[in-house]
Amino acid sequence: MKKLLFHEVHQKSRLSIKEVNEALKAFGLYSSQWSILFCLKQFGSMTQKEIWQYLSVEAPTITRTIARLEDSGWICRQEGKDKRQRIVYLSHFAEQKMPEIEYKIQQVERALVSGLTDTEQEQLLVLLKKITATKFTVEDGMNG
Amino acid sequence: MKKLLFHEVHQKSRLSIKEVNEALKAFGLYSSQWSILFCLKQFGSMTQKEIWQYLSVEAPTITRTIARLEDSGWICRQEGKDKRQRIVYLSHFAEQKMPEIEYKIQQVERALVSGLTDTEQEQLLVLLKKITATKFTVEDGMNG
DNA sequence: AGAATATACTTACTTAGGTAAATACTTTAG
DNA sequence: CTAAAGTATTTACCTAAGTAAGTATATTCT
Repeated sequence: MKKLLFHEVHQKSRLSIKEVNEALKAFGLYSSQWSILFCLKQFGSMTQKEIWQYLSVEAPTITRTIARLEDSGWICRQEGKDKRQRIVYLSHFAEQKMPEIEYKIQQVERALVSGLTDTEQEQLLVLLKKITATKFTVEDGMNG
Repeated sequence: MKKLLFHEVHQKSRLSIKEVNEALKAFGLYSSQWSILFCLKQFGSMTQKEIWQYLSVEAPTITRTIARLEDSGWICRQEGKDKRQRIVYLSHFAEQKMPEIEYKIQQVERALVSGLTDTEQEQLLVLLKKITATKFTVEDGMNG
């Protein structure tokens, strides 16, 4: 019944995204947009590559989300010294709004894990990190 | 740093979907299609409502995925006694292919959790289940 | 029986994420 | 210095999942 594990991971992922989206509605933001803003708050200006590497998503995903954030005035972009790069940073408006948004997100996230003790939360994180993609051949898998 | 927890859940969810999709490529299937086939294998014929309730997704998501599975010949649908309902079941072709697909999926899932002991896998499942959506008011959240 | 309500599913539209291929700029090799 | 290879981003197209609203059938209430 290991199927249940991934089913559960998937469901909790969707659940938390749903809750975060609900909380962000008031700001006109979505969860994935938030994750980029959070990233820029931490690291200051970044290239798009730095963003997608940090968030472990593909480049085109960042292109799209960044475009929306730029259109709605949350971030600014400028050309890098390397003209292929586009350097991204928070707009003044975003800088001002961040504390309020962060507070709201913290509330939601606390609510989601309110059934777990601090220790359990740490354990959960540790266990999740042990899930990894491994090179896997048909031959390797035959002995089970 | 509780942010990390949801980030991790989200990432592992994407990772496992990616791996499962890769494994299903040979069958011309995608992970969410597989989850419906798996469901039908377990329960036999089901209404679409039963499927989306079991998988905890919204009805329109199932409508789309079911439509694709029907087009590609994996499932059949027939009208229920209640004419609003559509009863879904595996095609003969799907019935035949299921064991092979299940075996492949099991390989992938085993590989993903190969870094965890059986006990850790159980623990992980227990901890994940403790993540829940809770009614949450601004007032409730102020004391923290 | 007929009107109002509820239910099952669908349609239209949105964000999120993936792959493959194109574009534009940089670096490297000859 | 120019051709080839590499890199950063974008475009095009696919599945997945959500919300809101529409349609068709069932049920309920007067």
